[in-house]
Amino acid sequence: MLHLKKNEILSNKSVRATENRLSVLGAFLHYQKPINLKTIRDYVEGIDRVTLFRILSLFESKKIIHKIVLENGLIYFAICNEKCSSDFGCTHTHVHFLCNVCEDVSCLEVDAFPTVNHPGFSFSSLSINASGTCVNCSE
Amino acid sequence: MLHLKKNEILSNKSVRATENRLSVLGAFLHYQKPINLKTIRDYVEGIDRVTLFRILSLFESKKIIHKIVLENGLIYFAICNEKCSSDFGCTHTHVHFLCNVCEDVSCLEVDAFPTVNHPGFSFSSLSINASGTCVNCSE
DNA sequence: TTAAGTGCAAAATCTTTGCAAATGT
DNA sequence: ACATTTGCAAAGATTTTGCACTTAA
Repeated sequence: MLHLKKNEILSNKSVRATENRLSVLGAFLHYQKPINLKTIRDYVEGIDRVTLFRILSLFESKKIIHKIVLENGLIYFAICNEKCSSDFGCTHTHVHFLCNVCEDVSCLEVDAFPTVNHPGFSFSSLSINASGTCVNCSE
Repeated sequence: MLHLKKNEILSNKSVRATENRLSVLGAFLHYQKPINLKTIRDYVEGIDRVTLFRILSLFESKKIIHKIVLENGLIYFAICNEKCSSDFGCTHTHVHFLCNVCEDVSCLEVDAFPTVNHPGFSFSSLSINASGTCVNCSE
């Protein structure tokens, strides 16, 4: 049951389950892809701006969700999976892709995540953003 | 002579040379690396906020500079080089790197720029941001 | 001269802070 | 009961818009 699942997600991260938090979490479970603030607000409808900011920032700090900054500066949020706790953070294993046609954002899992080396530099995070045409819009 | 060079850069892009524009361009030539709005404002000193926004947005549209959005959402600007006009835009051939120690941002040219493929998706831009410790701060 | 560029004032956004009232455990 | 969470008001910060004045070609 979905309601139970949401409660579990929160309690696993020691976050108290309130109506608002369950509702915000619901947006992520519903869309199953990165969503922006507007999408969340439209989905939850009725939650105060400030409260929403606070919930998102809490979720982020608890690693329930992670923030995605696209090439163009737009901000999206996505729910974390098991891999998000790895050394390189939530961007370690997937590419964030913005479709220029339908404007959907998706996480592409890639088999061989590219590595970059540069003499003298040590990397602690690496994130790859791309844009183009997604599978639904290319014909 | 530097002043001549600046004028050339603008005229090559059909941008009228004004004192303000030359001054903003001067910031980029002076630093020779990605800089943020504050750095530019401190360098030019005295230019109206709004005018600066307009100049940056003009430079961007004329491909004199390009905007860099870091993983954390902070925005930097860098002067374009010849490669910036390639198909994949200004991010095609280098990685934007933020040093967590000195907070400098640099463009790393990498021999083999990673490629990413995903069935059904076609890529028109790809940008890679990284952070860690730069060559000056690693001992 | 006259089209483009600039500065100022003010609007529009977006995000944060403080605090009293409401809610979850 | 009591700490936590929430909503409201308002402060801050950032970016954009409109318009009259100034400047470059």
